[in-house]
Amino acid sequence: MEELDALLHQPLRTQLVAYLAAAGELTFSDLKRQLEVSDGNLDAHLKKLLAADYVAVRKESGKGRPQSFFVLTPTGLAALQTYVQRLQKLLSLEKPADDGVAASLQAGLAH
Amino acid sequence: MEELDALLHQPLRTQLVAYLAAAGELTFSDLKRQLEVSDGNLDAHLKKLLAADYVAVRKESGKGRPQSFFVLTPTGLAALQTYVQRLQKLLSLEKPADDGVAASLQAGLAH
DNA sequence: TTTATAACTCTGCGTTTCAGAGTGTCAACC
DNA sequence: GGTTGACACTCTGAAACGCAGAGTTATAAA
Repeated sequence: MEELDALLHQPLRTQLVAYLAAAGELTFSDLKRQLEVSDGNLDAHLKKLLAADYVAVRKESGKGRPQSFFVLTPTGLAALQTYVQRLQKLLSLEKPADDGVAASLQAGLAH
Repeated sequence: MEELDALLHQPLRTQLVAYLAAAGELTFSDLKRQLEVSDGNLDAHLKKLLAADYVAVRKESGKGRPQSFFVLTPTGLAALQTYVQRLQKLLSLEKPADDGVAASLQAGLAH
């Protein structure tokens, strides 16, 4: 069984990583606003992604308020690519043929 | 923010529901074999899906060993459809254009 | 200098996830 | 026809997770 990366397959983290992949670099506050989560919660999820080397931080201080900029690492990007591929395969998103879930979904809509 | 259904966005349950959508009806043992999980774990996840009315059971006993057949309910199917749509939107699976995650993923692959 | 606000970080509690032990049912063998 | 074994679940408790809010530091405004 091809498993889905548990680190990525979690509501908040999937969105977080998707935003990072799309935006390139975001601050703690950017993410907080986008995801609409509490500080503590966001911090906890970022820590996990940092620990796994899926994202990296660049901290700026001195001029203006201290800020942390978060980016996807090559490791994180690779993990996301694998994750998306497995999702596509599992949910048959790439081909709505007769044998996939997509077909069943369409059949369901037909009711 | 459009949230991802926490009930569906969990490694085991996403796969479980995807299999049900594809197969139509599966027994406890079918699922156990497919997902490679312990009995207790599978039972717990099925209970959640039952409680949410995402799946339904049909129990057979008398002839042969007692068996439970699990199916997606209309509610579960609808939830899965919504879930897949949001995933597609979030990960831009439907259009690998310049502005989505898919574009970043391709850029990442180009290294 | 006090007040306010942004940017984090830490703590602790409720929930979730999980494996393994337990229960019940049937089939096969002796 | 009793015993053994295997399948089909179900229950229990512990570990990990997810979360909100309190706490901390740093800057800006009044």
